Amino acid sequence: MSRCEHCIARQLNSIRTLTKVELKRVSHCKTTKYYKKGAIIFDEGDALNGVFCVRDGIAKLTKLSPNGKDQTVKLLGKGELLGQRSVISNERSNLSAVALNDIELCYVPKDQTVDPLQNNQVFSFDVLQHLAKDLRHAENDLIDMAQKTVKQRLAQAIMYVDKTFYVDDSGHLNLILSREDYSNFVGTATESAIRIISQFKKDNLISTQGKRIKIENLEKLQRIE
Amino acid sequence: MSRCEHCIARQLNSIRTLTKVELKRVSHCKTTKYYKKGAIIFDEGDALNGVFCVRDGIAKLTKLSPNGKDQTVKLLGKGELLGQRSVISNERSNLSAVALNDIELCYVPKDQTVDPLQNNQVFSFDVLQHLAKDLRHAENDLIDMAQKTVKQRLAQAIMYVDKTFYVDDSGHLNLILSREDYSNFVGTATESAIRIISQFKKDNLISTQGKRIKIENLEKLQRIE
DNA sequence: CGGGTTGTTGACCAGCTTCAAGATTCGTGG
DNA sequence: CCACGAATCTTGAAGCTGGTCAACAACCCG
Repeated sequence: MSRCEHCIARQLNSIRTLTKVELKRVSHCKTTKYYKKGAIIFDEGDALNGVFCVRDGIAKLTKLSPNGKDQTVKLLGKGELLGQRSVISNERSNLSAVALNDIELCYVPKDQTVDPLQNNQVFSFDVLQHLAKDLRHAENDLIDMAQKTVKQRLAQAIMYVDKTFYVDDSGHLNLILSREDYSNFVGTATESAIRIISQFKKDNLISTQGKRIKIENLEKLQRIE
Repeated sequence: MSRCEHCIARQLNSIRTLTKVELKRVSHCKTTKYYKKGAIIFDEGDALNGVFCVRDGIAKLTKLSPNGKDQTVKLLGKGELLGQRSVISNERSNLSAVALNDIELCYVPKDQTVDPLQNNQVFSFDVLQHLAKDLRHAENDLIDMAQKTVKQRLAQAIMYVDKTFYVDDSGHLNLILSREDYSNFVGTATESAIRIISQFKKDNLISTQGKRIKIENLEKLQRIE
């Protein structure tokens, strides 16, 4: 079993502020889990007894709305944590987590996370700062959802995915979202997303080959009215 | 100057977990501020050097979107904190705070908040739990914004305001929002909000007298399709 | 090579926005 | 207390955006 001390993901989240002793304890009791593309990591309403850390792959957090549509709230890549909030507030999960490609996660039981949270000031403050930023993002996303057109949101989504998850030939992180994934993220009908993507293509803002979307004109994409 | 130790608002937020010594310190350096209805407490982009605690009155957090419309993100009543997030993450404010009626706030300088955050485990953990819940709310609001119709959102908004801020004849908290306030909260055009409110009235779900909206049939209001 | 999933396009329609005009209410100063 | 102007509310009509239904093409996978 690989040790947390050497995990690359360690650099990316609050875990880096744990003391050596705490880290060793985490390392000792963590388990590694694998999920296939499309697999459900946990479901809305599940009681979570621990936190997941993405070691490789990408997951999405979604919620099924009453009208039967899935709304994607967030995408999570290497080093990001799933289930942290539920564990902190001691509630059942508000969202479902689904693997977007084959994914490798480390699972750390609750105690090992909550314990340092109540005893290690540095860790606790770091987590606090992360949550504060997450909250700012959520608020801004809310505003975008309320005020921007589908076209604008879709352009943003395309740029976001490209910037955050696309890694070139050397790195093998090749996130390919279906049109439906995009529409769930943007909060629109699949056909609308498709139509807008077609138009972007026609306007030479992007090019596509199969599902893959490549940005051709970032400048203009940013300036979608 | 009244002392924090006896403030009613104290019971309502994380401040209750401060130690006596810390509380005394806060009490000593806090200042009370008054704002008239409509006054701007702080603006988007302002550097905040402290946290505000609502002692009496109601404030809203809003952001001006590029298309020139205000989006209301949250309403805050007695005991709630403004600016906490910005202070924690040490960023400029992401939102503007505006007084919805004449309001009385306590202003606590940064040090007095951040200091306990880094030294008082109980306080720190309590704030953490609050943020976690705020985040859950923000995510759910995002989903509502994406998936529900204007009519549903408006119904929710009316019920929320009524439940959270309406206090009967004895208590004098009489929050009266304009139609525009509602539309900014729901994220729609003012005329749309007006039209839908008219329809609610016609269907006997609510009654109105001037700006005031009174719920007549909560059951049905909850079941808006 | 089927069969299922995903992408694409057209047509139609409901919901919402916008512009515009008028009614009502509110606040302020005389 | 009234009068006036400003703000707010209300309603109508026109037009656009995006959602829905439907048909078909392309792709992927066993």
